[in-house]
Amino acid sequence: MTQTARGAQRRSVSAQRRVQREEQILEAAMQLFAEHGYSDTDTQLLAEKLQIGKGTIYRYFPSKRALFLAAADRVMRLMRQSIDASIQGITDPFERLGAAIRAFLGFFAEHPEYVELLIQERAQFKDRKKPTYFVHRETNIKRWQELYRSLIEAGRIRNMPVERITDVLGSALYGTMFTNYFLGERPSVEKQANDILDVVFYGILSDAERKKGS
Amino acid sequence: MTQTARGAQRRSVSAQRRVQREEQILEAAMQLFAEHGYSDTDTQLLAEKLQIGKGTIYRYFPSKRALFLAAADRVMRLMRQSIDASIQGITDPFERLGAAIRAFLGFFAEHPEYVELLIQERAQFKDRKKPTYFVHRETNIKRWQELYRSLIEAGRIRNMPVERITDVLGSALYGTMFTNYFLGERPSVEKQANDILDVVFYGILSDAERKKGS
Amino acid sequence: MTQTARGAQRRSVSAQRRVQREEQILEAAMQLFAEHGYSDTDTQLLAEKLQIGKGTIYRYFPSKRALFLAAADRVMRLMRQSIDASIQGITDPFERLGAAIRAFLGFFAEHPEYVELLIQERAQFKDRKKPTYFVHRETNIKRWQELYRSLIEAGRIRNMPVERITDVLGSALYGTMFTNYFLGERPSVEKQANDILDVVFYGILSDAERKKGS
Amino acid sequence: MTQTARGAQRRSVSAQRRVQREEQILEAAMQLFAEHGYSDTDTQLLAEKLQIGKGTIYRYFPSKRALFLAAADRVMRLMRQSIDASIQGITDPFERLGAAIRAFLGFFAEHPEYVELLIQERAQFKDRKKPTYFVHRETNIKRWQELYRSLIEAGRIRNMPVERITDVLGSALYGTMFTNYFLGERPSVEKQANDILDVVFYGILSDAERKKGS
DNA sequence: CATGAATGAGTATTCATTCAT
DNA sequence: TATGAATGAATACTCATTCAT
Repeated sequence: MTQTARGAQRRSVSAQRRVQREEQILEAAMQLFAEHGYSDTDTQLLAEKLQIGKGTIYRYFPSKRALFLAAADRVMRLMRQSIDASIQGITDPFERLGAAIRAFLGFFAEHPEYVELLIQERAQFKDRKKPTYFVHRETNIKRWQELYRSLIEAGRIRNMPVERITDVLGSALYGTMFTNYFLGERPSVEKQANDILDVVFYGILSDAERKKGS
Repeated sequence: MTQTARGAQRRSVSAQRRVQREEQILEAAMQLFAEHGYSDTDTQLLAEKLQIGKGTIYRYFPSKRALFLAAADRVMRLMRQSIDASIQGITDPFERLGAAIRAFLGFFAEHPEYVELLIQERAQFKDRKKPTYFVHRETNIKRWQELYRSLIEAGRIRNMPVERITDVLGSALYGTMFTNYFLGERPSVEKQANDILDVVFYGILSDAERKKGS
Repeated sequence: MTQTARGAQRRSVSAQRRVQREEQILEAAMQLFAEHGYSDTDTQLLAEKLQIGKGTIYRYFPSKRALFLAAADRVMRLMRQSIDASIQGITDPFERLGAAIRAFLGFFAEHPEYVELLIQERAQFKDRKKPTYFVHRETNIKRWQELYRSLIEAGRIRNMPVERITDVLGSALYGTMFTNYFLGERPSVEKQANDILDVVFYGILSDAERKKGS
Repeated sequence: MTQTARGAQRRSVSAQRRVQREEQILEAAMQLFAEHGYSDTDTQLLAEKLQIGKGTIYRYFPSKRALFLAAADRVMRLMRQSIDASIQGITDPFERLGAAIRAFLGFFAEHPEYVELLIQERAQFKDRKKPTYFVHRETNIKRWQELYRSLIEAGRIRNMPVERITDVLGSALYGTMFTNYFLGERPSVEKQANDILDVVFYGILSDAERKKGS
C-alpha cells in the first residue's frame, strides 16, 4: 500500500467515524427535540444523554438551529427510504399505491416523534422557505402523477386531472398523520389505509345517487 | 332604580368593557403570535401595539401562556361561528356539506395567521391534553355523522361506517388547510372544495374498474 | 401650575433620576473595570456592588461594551473639568501652564484607576477609531498652541514651531502619567511638575555648552 | 569523541532546534496578539498560522499566558539589542544620546505591533509585579545617569539632579511612543528626535526670559 | 514527538412577571 | 385602575487545555 493510499484510507476511516457520530447525535437530538420541543431542549441535556461534552456537539453542528434542521432533514430522508423500500418489487399500480400509503402511515405511526419534529420545524423556523416535508413532497408527487396518468390511459381510473388525485389523497394522508399524532390511540394502519382507499377509489355515493350526478 | 340595580348595572357595564378590552388584546396578541411565533413575541411588543402598559395585559390574562391559549380558543370559536353561519338555512344535506367545506377552507384561506396559531399551540404546549382544534372537532363530528347516517338510510350514500367518511374527509380538509398555508399560493377555495367533493363522492376509479372490485 | 407644566416637571424629574442612576452605575463600573480589567469584570459582580438587578444595568446601557466606553468618556470629561477649574482666574500664561500641568498630574495621581481605564480602553477596543484621550487632546491642544504663539510674539518664548512645544510637553505628561501608574510610589505632583517645567523651560545644557550650539 | 560528549552534542543540537522553534512560535504569536488583542487571539488560530498542531504549542509554552509574556519579554530583548547596536562605537556623549533616542523611536515606529503588545501586557496582566518595559528601563537608566553625571562634572550640562533628566526625557520618549502608535501617521523619527533634543537641550524660553528666571 | 478531538467551566444578555406609585 | 421600572432565572456558545493515538 502506498503512502497516498494509506492516507486516503485513514481519511476515509475518520470521515466514516464522523458520519457515525453525526448520526448518533442526530438520533438523540431528535428524541429530545420531539420530547421537550425545540426551545425547551437544552444543549446541556443533549450532551448528558450522549455522555459527551457540550463542546463536542458543536464540533459536529455549528448551532442548535443547524442541529435541529439536520434532524428534521433526517426524518424526511428516513421516510423516503421507508416508502421506497415498501414499493420495491411491486408491479401492480394499485398495489404500489396501497403499499406506499401503508408505508407512509406506518412510518409515522411507529415514530410519532417524527411528526412532532415536523411541527416543531414549522413553528420555530417560520422563515425557512419551505418546510422539509414539502420539499420532499414535490419530488415524489411527480412520480405518482405519472402513474395516475398511465392508469387513466389504461382506462382503470376515470378521466380527471391527476393533480386532483394527488392533492386530495396527499391532503388526506398528511391530515391523517397529524390527526393520528394529536389524538394518540387510533385505528390500525391497515384499517386507515383501507378506509382511505375505499373512499378515494369508490367514493361514498350510492349507485342510485351516482346516476343522478352523471 | 334601586341602589342594587344601579350597582348591578354598573358592574355589568364594566364587565362589558372588560370583555371588549379582552377581545382587543386577543386580536392584537393573535396577530403578533402568528407573525413572530410564540417565543419571539414579547409582552413589551404587544403592549406597544396596544398602546397600553405591560402590567395592564396582566390584569386581563394571568400569564403569556394563558393569553396565547385564549387566543387559540378564540380562533376555534370564530371558525365554528363561520361554519355555522355558512350552513344556516340550507336544507339539502349535500349542499350543507359543500357549504361547510367551503366555509372551512375559506376561513383559513382568509386568515392564514389562524393556521399559524394552531401550529404554535401544538408546538409550544405539548402538555395540554388535546389541541383546541380537536376539542372542537369532536363536538361537530357527531352532527355530521348523524347526517351521513340518515343519508345512508335514505339510500343516497352507500352503506358504510360513517366514521370512515368523517375520518377521511376530516383528514383531507385538515391536511388541505395546512398544505395551503405552507405552500402559499394555491387554487381557489371553490376549486379545492369541488376537487375534494368530486373524489369523495365519486371515487377515482373508472366504471370498468369499479365492476372488477365489486 | 398647568397640566403641561406638571407633565414637563414630572418628565424632568424622571430624566434627572435617570442621569443620577447612570452616574452611579458608571462610577461603580469604572472602579470594577479598573480593578479587574474589562474581561474579568462581570455584570453579576457589578449588579451586586450596586445592589440592583443585572437587568437594571441593561436598562441604562445596552451592553457591557457601551457601559465601559461611557465610563472611559466620563473619565475624560472629569479630567477636562478638573484642568479647566485649576486654571480658572489665572492670568499669567506661565502660571496657567504650571497650574494645568499640576492639575493633569494631580488628577491621575489621585485616581490611578482612571489611568487603568484608559489602558483597558485601548487594549479591548482596538477598533474604536481613536482613544478617548486623543479625542479630547485635540480639542485642548489648539488653545495651548495659541498661548505659545502669543508668548513667542511677546518675546518670552524663543521662536520655534508651537507644535514642537505641545508635542514634547504633551508626550512628557502622557508618559509621566503612565510611568507614575506603573511604578506606583512616585515623587509628589509638585516636584514632578517642577522637574518638567525646569527642563522644558531652561533645557539641560550648561551656559557654556549652549553657546557652542548657537 | 566519548559517549557523553556525543550525548551532550546531541542534546545541544536538539536544544538549538528547540530555541529556533520557540522563536518561530513567539514571532507568530506576537503578530497575532498585536493584531487581535490577547483575548481574541486563540490558540487554534496560532496553530494554523504556524501550520502545527495546537498541542505542539503547549510543548513549548505551558499556557497561553506564559506564551504571551514570553512574547512581551522578547520585544524588550529586541529593543535593547536595537538600541545597543545603535550606539555601538559612538564616543561623543551627546551623539550617543541622540542615537539612542532615534533607535528607540525608530524601533517602535518600524514595529507598531510591539507597542500594542506592551499595552496588552499591562491590560491583561495587572497582577504581574512590574511591566516588562520598566524592568528593562531600570537596568538602562543607571547607565544614562552615569553619563549625565560625567557631563555635569565636565560642565557640559548644568548642575541638576540626574534623575530629573532621565525622568523627563524618559517620559517624553515613552509618551511619544504611545502617541505615535495611537495617532498613526506621524512626523519622521528624525524630526521627532530633533524636536525632543531641541527642547530638552535648550529649553523653550527666550534669552530675555531666561535672565528673569535666574 | 506531534496531533487535534474532546472537554466543560465560564458569561453576556433576554424577557416574563411583579409591584410601588 | 394603570403603569413601566426593576428583577433574576435561564441558556447558547466559546476556547484554553488535556491526552489518547
